[in-house]
Amino acid sequence: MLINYTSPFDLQYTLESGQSFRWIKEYLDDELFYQGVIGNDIICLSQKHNTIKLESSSNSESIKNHIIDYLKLDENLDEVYRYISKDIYINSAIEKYRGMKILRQDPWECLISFICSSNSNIKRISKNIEDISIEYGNKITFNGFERYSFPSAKMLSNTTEQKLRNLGLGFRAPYVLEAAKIIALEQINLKKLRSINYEEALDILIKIPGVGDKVANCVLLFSLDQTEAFPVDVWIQRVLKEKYFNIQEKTNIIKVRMKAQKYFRKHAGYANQYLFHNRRLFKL
DNA sequence: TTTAGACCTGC
DNA sequence: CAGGTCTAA
Repeated sequence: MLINYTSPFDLQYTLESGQSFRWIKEYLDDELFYQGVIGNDIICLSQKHNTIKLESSSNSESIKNHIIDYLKLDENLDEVYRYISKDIYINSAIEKYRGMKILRQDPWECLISFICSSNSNIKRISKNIEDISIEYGNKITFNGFERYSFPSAKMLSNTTEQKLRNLGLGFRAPYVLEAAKIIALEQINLKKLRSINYEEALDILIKIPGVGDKVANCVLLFSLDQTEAFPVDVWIQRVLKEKYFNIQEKTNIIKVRMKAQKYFRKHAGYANQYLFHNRRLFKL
């Protein structure tokens, strides 16, 4: 199945920008594609000549719409670029990584992923999420690939801290379990956070154990349509300190975040993603 | 209100 | 040390 788009889009930059953790890079006859799990389906994506090729375990029109939604192909990225093009540094990052998008992920999976991200690294986070899926999700097979769906909150809430520790989650295990219980009991409805304002949504998320300002902003940005969300991690702090603001060593990250949000405003999240990516790859 | 330290695990 | 959070002081 093919999907066309008009707004700038780069599959590789998007799927390798550290916002999602279940895509596996594959090659077939020297051609690059990505294999991942969305909902209960294995999805294979590749990009060529302004077209995205989609293959999946259940080949329906609804999967196509799901992918269009996930990749936000209807979003006008050029408009976002115009909005955040405020200085040469961000402009250079935009030029380099043109087409890198912010995804619209499932908020529940996104929440657990970023709870797992604290004091960790992409490789390990990916392993944690995959292991959780293998242990508690459903098996899916497609074209010789074998993957597992990400379990529901209800499913995950029935496990124990010890079992999660055995999976290698470390000190994040109790956070994941508590978060699962909160979501399973519907004490928080994550998708509802899409329709309320940013500060309100942030206040709600931050109450979940293991979720601080950084993790909450990641979930808001990568799954809850909160375009002004601005996750402040070590890399972003470095960029902002080097190129933007006079930040002291121990400036509260909430103050740092608010400075950046005041500067980039409505699409601060996109600015964050480009600055982060640029600075992180520069280090490698 | 602000600030060190601890916290699992693996490269 | 690694894309933080929690807790005690």
